[in-house]
Amino acid sequence: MENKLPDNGYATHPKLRGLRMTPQRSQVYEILMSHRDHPTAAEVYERAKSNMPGISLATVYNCLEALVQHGAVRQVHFERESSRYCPNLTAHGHFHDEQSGTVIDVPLKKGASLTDLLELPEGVEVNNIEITLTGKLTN
Amino acid sequence: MENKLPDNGYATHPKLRGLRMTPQRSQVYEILMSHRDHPTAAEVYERAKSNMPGISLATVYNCLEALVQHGAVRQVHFERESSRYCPNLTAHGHFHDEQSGTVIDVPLKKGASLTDLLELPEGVEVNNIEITLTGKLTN
DNA sequence: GGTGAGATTAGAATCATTCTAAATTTAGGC
DNA sequence: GCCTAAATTTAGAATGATTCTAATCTCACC
Repeated sequence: MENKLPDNGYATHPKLRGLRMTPQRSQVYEILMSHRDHPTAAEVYERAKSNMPGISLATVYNCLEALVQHGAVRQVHFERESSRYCPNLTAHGHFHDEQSGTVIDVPLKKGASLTDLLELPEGVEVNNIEITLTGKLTN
Repeated sequence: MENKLPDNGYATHPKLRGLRMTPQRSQVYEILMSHRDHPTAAEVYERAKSNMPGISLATVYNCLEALVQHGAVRQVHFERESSRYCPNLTAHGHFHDEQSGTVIDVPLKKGASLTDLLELPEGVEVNNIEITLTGKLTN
């Protein structure tokens, strides 16, 4: 139950972010941290069941929501497909291969910042940014 | 039935993009061009019915899909909410106010290009980019 | 003026997610 | 350690956007 704080862009432990831990939340969090492949809620559920057979899909949804709310994990979206979950908290985008469904993190170049790029309108307070690339893998 | 090509980032007429026109497709297209407020399919449907009472929701979905497929219009997504439709074809992002649902186009700064910013992995062919900002309007 | 491909339509089906209400667990105060 | 209130978990029902289905219609072309 890692309590070290990896200072590499990944999440600090949810408990340290003020989230009350439960076995289910730990389980869901561990799954996201260990597989970092942007699973959907249903995929997290499948994985969770092997260690914790009684867990319910509703709970997986609840846990994921709590983790997102506490900023331990990010939710990413492609079109209107199932939400996916990503523990990489650095600013980055996502590439989505339309054939295979594979998701790849797309880092920003060193020193680059999105706000340099965007002509933000007045009176706008931005909480979250998603950069989503879709296309195909060519190799 | 505008056949002029506004060279201002908005769509050329779908017919000019090789899409066979029908009264329903024209209607849907006109609605998007005249209101540029990023309506959902259901909203387009509501608007369409006043001019064309017999049009069906399924047809609105079909028409929107055809317009998107032919590149006359773009589909934009916020979380997993209903898709919205945008006839602005220039590179730009969208700000979404979580309270009111208002959507605002966010242009890129002059000369800026997203690919300058992103560390694109090898073997990736990008067809589409979405930049999505969420937050709140403060005025 | 017939015909075939493509469009439209109403309604059913799908599917991710959220809701509901009951049961369980938890943290803190005693 | 035990009690209570609040939070969490759970199964299953409900929701809601979208897609599918199968029948009908339209229209360009012969």
